[in-house]
Amino acid sequence: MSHVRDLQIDTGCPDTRALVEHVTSKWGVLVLLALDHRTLRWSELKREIAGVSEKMLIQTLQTLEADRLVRRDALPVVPPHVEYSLTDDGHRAVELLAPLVQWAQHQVRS
Amino acid sequence: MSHVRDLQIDTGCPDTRALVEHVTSKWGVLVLLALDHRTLRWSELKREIAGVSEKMLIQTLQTLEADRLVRRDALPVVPPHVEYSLTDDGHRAVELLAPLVQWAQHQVRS
DNA sequence: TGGGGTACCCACCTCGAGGTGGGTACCCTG
DNA sequence: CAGGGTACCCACCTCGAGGTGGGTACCCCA
Repeated sequence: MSHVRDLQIDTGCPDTRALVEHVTSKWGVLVLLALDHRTLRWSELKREIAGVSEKMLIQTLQTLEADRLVRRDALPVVPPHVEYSLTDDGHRAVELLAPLVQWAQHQVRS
Repeated sequence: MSHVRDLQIDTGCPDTRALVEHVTSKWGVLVLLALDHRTLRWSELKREIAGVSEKMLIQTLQTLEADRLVRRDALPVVPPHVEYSLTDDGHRAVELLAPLVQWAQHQVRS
């Protein structure tokens, strides 16, 4: 029994909702898990995350960057070279997210 | 650094995705948090969770029941009296979900 | 007798998440 | 000099999540 209500959880707040949605979204989870492992370039992410469309990858990265969970480093060279990595907040998000995903994974297998 | 990849997390699995979506969905979170606190009747839930439509409340409860996170007890009386409560799996889900929501809440406030 | 409460079901509609396919500017390689 | 790689942007379209509003069968209370 966690009695979360006592901890003043209010998911009615739209901003909180949005952040939860970003990190638990289909591509958000995959991006966070991929980057938790190591820094990746855009094209590496695209290959790593099978099935993602370019639009959704960009969109996901942009929202996670706006949430300050993902860091974007664009090296001023040509051809373009852009590196994506997790911020400390991003790593923290994965720490909280991973147990939930693992639990869900275990649930469906039984 | 959690190195979740080493823990064989595969969010590509549609069933795992679905379960994660159910528990992190707008109304799913609110239902789980409300029921974590105590058993509630349908009409109590509707009042407790401000802004939820009847359709979404029913739909959310049905999917969470199918996921075996919520238990439905319909007393065979008239007028109908139906009680909803969390299963052990449901409480476990809240245990994992609550820290994520709390973290998100804290993030947006800073 | 009619108005309200209980716990739903069903048809319809909107609107935005997400996919598809094109274009861009620049470079290197064959 | 044509083709491929990099890291995107943009217009269009589909489809389903979620909302709205109706109906149901039964009861109690005024």
